[in-house]
Formats: sequence, C-alpha cells, structure tokens
Amino acid sequence: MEVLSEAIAAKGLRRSRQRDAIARTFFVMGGHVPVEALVEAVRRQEPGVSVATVYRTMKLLADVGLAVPRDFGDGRARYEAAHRRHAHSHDHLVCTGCGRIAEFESHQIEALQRRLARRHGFEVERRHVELYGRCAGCRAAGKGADAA
Amino acid sequence: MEVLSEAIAAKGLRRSRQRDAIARTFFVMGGHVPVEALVEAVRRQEPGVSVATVYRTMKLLADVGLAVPRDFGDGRARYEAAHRRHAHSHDHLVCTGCGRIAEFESHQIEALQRRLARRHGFEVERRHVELYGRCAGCRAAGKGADAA
DNA sequence: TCCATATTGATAGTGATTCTCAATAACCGA
DNA sequence: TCGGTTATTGAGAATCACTATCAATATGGA
Repeated sequence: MEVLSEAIAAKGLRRSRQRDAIARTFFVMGGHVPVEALVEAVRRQEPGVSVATVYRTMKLLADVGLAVPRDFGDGRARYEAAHRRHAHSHDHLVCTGCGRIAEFESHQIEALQRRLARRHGFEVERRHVELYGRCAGCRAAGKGADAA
Repeated sequence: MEVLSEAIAAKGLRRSRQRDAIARTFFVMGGHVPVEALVEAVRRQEPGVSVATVYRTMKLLADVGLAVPRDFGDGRARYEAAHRRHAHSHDHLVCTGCGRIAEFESHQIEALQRRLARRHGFEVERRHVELYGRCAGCRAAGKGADAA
C-alpha cells in the first residue's frame, strides 16, 4: 500500500477512497482475482464503486507493477498480487474440472525456454504458461475427461 | 481435405460450397490465421460467406482435430492447421514488435512440466505456452522495449 | 426427382471491457 | 481554512469478438 501511495504521488496522480478500497480489498483477497469478484467484494466496503473504476484501478496497479494480469482463457480478466511468494514468475496449473489453480516454478524450464528462444533470435520479455488438466480431487471424483 | 470429407460423413453432416471454400482457404493460408483474416480471404472466393459460417466451420475443424485454436492474448481467435510439422504440440514465440511468430518444441520442457504437474496432483491435458519478446529483426531495428 | 434436415446468412444478442462526460473530490498554495 | 486546478468517479453508451436465432436454402440419400 505504501508503494502504491508513492507510485501515485510519483505520477502526479491522486489517491481516493475508491482507489484505496479497491487496492486494499485486492491484496486481502489474494489469489487470482477475477475483476468481477473484486467489484463485488469492494462494494461491500464502498457500495457505490463502479466497474469502470475497478478496471481502471487494476490497470493502474498493473502499470505500477503491484499486480499481474492473468488470462486463463475463460474470457474474464484476473489479477494476481505481484509480491506473492516468489520474486520470479511462476506458472499455473488450472483444473478443468473445478477451476482450482496451483502454481509451480521451475528455473530449469525457464532457462530452457530462454535458450530455445535465443536460438530463434528472440529475447524473452514475458511468459505466458498455463497447463490445463485435472486435479487429484476431480480425478478421484471420477469425473470423466469432459466433466460429468 | 479428404480427412474432412470423411469426418463430415462420419458425423452425418453435409458438405457445402462454403465449408469447402473455408477449409481450403484455411489450409492454403497456413500459419496462425485470425478468423477475421480468414473471412476476408474466403470472401475473395465466395463473396457471400458470413462470419457466423466461418466461425462455425473453424469450430468444426477443431472438433475434428484438423485445426487447433490459438490464443495470443490480443482478443481475437486464431487457428492453426493441426498437421503442420510435428505430431506433438509445439509452443510459440510471439514478437511484441512485429507480431512475427516462431515455433519451437521441447520434449524436455514438456516432460518437466508433466512431472511438476503430477507433483501437484494434476494430470496435464492441454498446454498453453507462449513466450512474448523481441525477435532479432526488431531488436536490430533498435525499437525500444515498448515499440518506438 | 423428392424429401428430410443440415447449413447458411443476416441480424440480434451476449459478455466483458472501455469510452464519454458532466459532476465530484484531491491536492497544493495562499 | 479556503479556492482553484484538475485528477477521479459513476452511469450508461459504445466496442469488440463471438454466439444464438430463425426463416430460407441447399445437400445427399431414397
């Protein structure tokens, strides 16, 4: 939150009740927050907040580096707090049954990818890695390969 | 194209001038074709084809396994012919400067991912891997990290 | 050729996100 | 503390890509 104030000040922007509420709620929620869910949560604190403001604020947090946009292919934007756990990027496992998300990190994979990219002349700036599959629970529940 | 006829027949579906034109055009175009571009190209052959039909046909090709949907995060769907090059999945390098796309494949990376997924109880069904960065050309052109 | 029905095209509808713009509220200085 | 400049907000319209609807049409087998 302090980083946010500083970033806002540094850009000649202003704080606001809404902005604070959105950021605070977002960081408290944790995980991979769909904007829609964030709107709902924020409104429990600040009833009038509009979706536009939430979208705007999350984009701001992303610009400042405090949030990372995630896209799990279901058509709605999610954000994840940037400080969580590792300094480096981590990849995601998305359960196609229950939607549960697990994270993992592998310097080895990253190194391999970087190397292969270089071989094609590319310098990697951003990675987008998700593996979709069934978590243990859903497999145990006997849900077929396509949801029951 | 033969595979397509068979698949269509096997499903009790019918061929049509539009379907043929769309499939043929798609395979001729090659690469990672945005639906929008495909519509344009097809209409040079069959002027009246509607976007709905193109979307429907591409979904059909995907169902049948002849096309693979790709999502490069720019909000429009692309399809890639499934037969191209490798039998297995390949990953993509997307240049943030010129949009050029390179492909690479690494059994080692796939194996590592599968192993890490298992460690979290996941069984991988589908992978979604793109690396965004600058290709050699764009870096040489001195375009800064954010397009000039 | 005829018919049952798969397919199509035009368009309305969706769902998520962004834009517009007048009203409001933050910050800064006096 | 008060004011003024101007960033921010909220409501709803607008976009954008894609899907559903449905009457008209075309396909493939009998």
